[in-house]
Amino acid sequence: METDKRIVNAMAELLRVQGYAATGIQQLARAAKAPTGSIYHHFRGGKREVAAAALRQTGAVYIQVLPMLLDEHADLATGVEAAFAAAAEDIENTGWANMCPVGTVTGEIADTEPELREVAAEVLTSWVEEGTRYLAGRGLSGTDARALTYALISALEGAFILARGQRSTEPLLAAGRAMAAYTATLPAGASPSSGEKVGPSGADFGEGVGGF
Amino acid sequence: METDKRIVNAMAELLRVQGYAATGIQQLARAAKAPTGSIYHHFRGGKREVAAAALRQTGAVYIQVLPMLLDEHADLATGVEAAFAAAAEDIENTGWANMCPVGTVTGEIADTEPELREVAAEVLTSWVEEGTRYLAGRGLSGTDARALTYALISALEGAFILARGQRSTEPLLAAGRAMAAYTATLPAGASPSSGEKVGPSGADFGEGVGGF
DNA sequence: GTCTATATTTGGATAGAC
DNA sequence: GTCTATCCAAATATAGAC
Repeated sequence: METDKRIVNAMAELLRVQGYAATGIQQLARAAKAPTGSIYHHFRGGKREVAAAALRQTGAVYIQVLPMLLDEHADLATGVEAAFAAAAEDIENTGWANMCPVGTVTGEIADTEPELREVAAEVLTSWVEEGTRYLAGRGLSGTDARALTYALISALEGAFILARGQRSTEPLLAAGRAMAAYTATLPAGASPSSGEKVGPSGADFGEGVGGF
Repeated sequence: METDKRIVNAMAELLRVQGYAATGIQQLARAAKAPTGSIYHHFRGGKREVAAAALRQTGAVYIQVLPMLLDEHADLATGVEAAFAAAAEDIENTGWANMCPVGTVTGEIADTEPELREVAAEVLTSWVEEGTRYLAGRGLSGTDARALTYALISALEGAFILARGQRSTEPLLAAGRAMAAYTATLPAGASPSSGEKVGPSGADFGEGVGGF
């Protein structure tokens, strides 16, 4: 693989495990099997620019996860609960490792790294837009689709933190039940097979991406 | 104030703003107006031990917030939505500053600092127990009370992250609506004035505690 | 107990040979 | 473009005067 790709992938992995501040350039160089000088050759902006690239890449990968999981169930509320249950199983099976760096890094740098915060905001916005589009395709109104998307991402990110902290699937399962109950109260949750598929198909998670 | 209290308060504030890894001992000493030597005199375990003390202190303070907010409304679902709306207003008014360090720090250190992770887990568990006790007092069954508590904390922590990242109250409002709808589906949500009050009264947030 | 000074290591970043 | 060597500032932690 090209050096710059290796650097970005290694950064994404380190961000996932230990966050931004705790990740050093030398550690990154070791993980990417590249000398420190190469990092600054490919990323003039140093650590910050590498982290930004890693966040964008991860965001583009994970944007496909939720639609893919929900597509498997005809009933939307059932799909929501199943998606949280799948996340719970995954996080337990990987030894309570973090699933995705975006939430962790956002919380860490939102008040101290304006440029990275903007990148994180872009990624989150892309998730919301994609989720809203998908849920509208499943029959929800535009406002309901957007509100549900925000609630789903919030509950998922928060439950991930509790689950990792407590080493328990209970937060994810409880959040899933809650979001499923909320989904069931929304009008017109249609089957995914009414008309054509709306979610992106053939999700390809690449090579260096851990989790899920 | 005594030196050790100043150190813990300063650490709590720094954790809230920039997390654990980004917080240095010298920065902490400056913020606490104490020389670095004093920190190691009072906390043999160094940075880690100070952070543990700060997490425990913050946890004890925030355990009173949710019951206090929910007590203001006779209808539980209404109270839930109002609590999220209040959080949204607070975070916007404070310039999107972090409200509470526990979630942020937990995400940051869950895979790398076992001792701090255990402290965070204890704090989260105490929140869950207190929330469950309160909601059971409002008429929910034990299992429903516990599941709702987990879902509420998860949604709140996750929505905080999205709100800070996007500088928007929308995630908190959407999460609040979702959790209110879920709450309304649970049987027997009683009024807080049926019988005596169950929440801790006279919440005192101390002096050096930001947010809320 | 408080505080100064410092030991030691590691941080991000750069210059320049190849 | 790759990689080595290194600069300088900052990190955690300690020793010891007061």
